[in-house]
Amino acid sequence: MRADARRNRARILAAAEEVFAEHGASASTEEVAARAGVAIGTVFRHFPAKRDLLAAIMKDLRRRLIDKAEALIANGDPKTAFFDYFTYLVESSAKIGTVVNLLAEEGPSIEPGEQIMALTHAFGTLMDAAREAGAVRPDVRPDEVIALLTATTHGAMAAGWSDDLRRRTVNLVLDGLRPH
Amino acid sequence: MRADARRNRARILAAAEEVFAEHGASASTEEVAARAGVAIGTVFRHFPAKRDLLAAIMKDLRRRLIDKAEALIANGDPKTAFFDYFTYLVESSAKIGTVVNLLAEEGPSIEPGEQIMALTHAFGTLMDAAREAGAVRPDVRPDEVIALLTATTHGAMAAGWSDDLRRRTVNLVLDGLRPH
DNA sequence: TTTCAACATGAGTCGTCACTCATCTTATCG
DNA sequence: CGATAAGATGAGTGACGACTCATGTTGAAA
Repeated sequence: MRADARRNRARILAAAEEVFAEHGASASTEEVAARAGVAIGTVFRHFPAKRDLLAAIMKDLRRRLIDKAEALIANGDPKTAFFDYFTYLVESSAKIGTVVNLLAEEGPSIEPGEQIMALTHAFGTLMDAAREAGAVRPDVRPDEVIALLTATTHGAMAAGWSDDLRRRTVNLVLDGLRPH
Repeated sequence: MRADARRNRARILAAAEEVFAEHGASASTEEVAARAGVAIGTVFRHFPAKRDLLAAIMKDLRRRLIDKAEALIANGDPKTAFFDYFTYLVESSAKIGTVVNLLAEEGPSIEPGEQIMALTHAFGTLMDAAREAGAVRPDVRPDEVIALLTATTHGAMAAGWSDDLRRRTVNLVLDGLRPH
């Protein structure tokens, strides 16, 4: 792969992440090209279809989220790591936007495979640890918590909550997960 | 207004509610026309722009939701009415779909006015009653609960939760609102 | 430096969708 | 019954967005 090609690919990915974060996945490929400073054809050379571009962004993002989870599993306090991660995920979504379609595989549905499983597994591990440390209600199931997570994420994005409201709402959700 | 015109208007509204519920607000006006059994021109005669059609649906829906809230205020048990209403709103959204953009005024933003205020007020009344009956934590604020509501609604829709998962998740949210 | 495959370019194609309008149809009123 | 205005029709228009391709440019191997 030529050097300029690699550089352009990176630029396009960065631009796409910004543009899709700002205007949602319906933003035009042309705007991505403009933001990246390349012609429209170049975008389609690197990503033959728009969904490929979205898929690439998602993949990068999942990678980051998995890394973060594994770091917390390795180094975090079991009592708080789960809550920190939940908060981190919502905060990321508030910034990155496209994140929303992550744990649910929807959207331009691609590769429901390995990474999703790794992510779900890491999330479960953090949750189990918190439960064993007595920080989470023993009767909540992981799918419910993931549902809560996607809901909070969707909500934070779709209705443009203020930073303050988002924080308070997330805390309220997390509070509901603690033992009474 | 001629009789056939009134009939067509009603048909279009019903068709639009179905179509937008199934395919989201991005469904084409042409499909609404087809489902209603009228030509495309007829739809635009009654609703000069697509957003007018969406607005009309929203207005009907808000009317129903307000009525339901007022019925619960008048006849319900203060301890449970709030929770029933919250559940009802999420269930409605699961069926009706377009509901999502309701309490947040977003989407085809029209008339953030009277009805929204009535809805917010009714919701607040139910919540206050529940709090005074000792059924809701005294430290949660209405805006947080509305945020939770929109989040749950968005989540239930966007990721297609099963009926069972939706019920469990809503119960988990509501449980978090009860005093410890 | 030469050479050429890889790459970039952007005007153009095709499909879709909101919306229009000239023409035809019909409910309703006297 | 007419007469007619209100209403219905659906082919057509313009804008937009994903994607293509003929042509021009350049990194890097020899």
